[in-house]
Amino acid sequence: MANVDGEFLRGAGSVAVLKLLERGEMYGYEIVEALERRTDGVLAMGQSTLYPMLYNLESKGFVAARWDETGARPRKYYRLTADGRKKLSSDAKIWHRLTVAMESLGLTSVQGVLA
Amino acid sequence: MANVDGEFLRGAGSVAVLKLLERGEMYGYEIVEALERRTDGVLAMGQSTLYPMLYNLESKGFVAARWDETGARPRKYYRLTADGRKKLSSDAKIWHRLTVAMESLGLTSVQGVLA
DNA sequence: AGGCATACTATGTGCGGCATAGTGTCAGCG
DNA sequence: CGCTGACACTATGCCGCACATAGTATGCCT
Repeated sequence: MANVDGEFLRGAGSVAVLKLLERGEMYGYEIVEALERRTDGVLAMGQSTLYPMLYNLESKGFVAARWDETGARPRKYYRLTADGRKKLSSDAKIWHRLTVAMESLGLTSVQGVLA
Repeated sequence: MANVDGEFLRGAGSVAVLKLLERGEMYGYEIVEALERRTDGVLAMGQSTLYPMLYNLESKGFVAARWDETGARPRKYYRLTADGRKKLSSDAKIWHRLTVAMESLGLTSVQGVLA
């Protein structure tokens, strides 16, 4: 991970990916770039993080893949499965609860971090 | 982990502990209970998670320990070191950036999670 | 023609979270 | 007055994720 640097997104990474796929299918390289762009580099994970994650999500049935050979380069498009949607919904709740818990400890102080 | 169940707090756990220790020294068992109570069970980590974490933080110089034998039971009090404060400050920023990034993906939607 | 961006695959390592297990003490209850 | 359970810490080991590294191959730009 680039900016978040470390252990902070053990689960955060995969939720982010599932969330991206909620809108429609994407291929690996595209996901890496979208995460980088849309989170201002914070969730910029490398390919070496994303691809194994995708394989993992696929093996668990949360995403499904489809090869597209029509374009210039072969691309493997991933989409959310029904189980993936459930997983996303469940994980989003967990994420929310976690942020609430952290806030109750005084973390994520909205100001004071603006250095 | 109890409620947050899974991989969501790779770093979150230790930040939470550091944050607790910011107020003053605490012993292990007390930390477990404080986390459980103050986060409504969300960050309820067991002893098997906390103690190794404390050893880890101690080995890195972020916390320091002191034995107190005066009470009924011997207690090992942990306190934040100067480095620990720096670490906490740094991690809090990272945590904040992470939540911002997740929000920008549409996660932590304040409503819609109230199911 | 060569280098860079694109796009995916493969392999291996380190470490954090956690389960399990074990030690000992103190307090309350019958 | 012995038992049970809450208190408090230590020790060991597994598993899976994040990540580094490396390798393959194609298309585009200059």
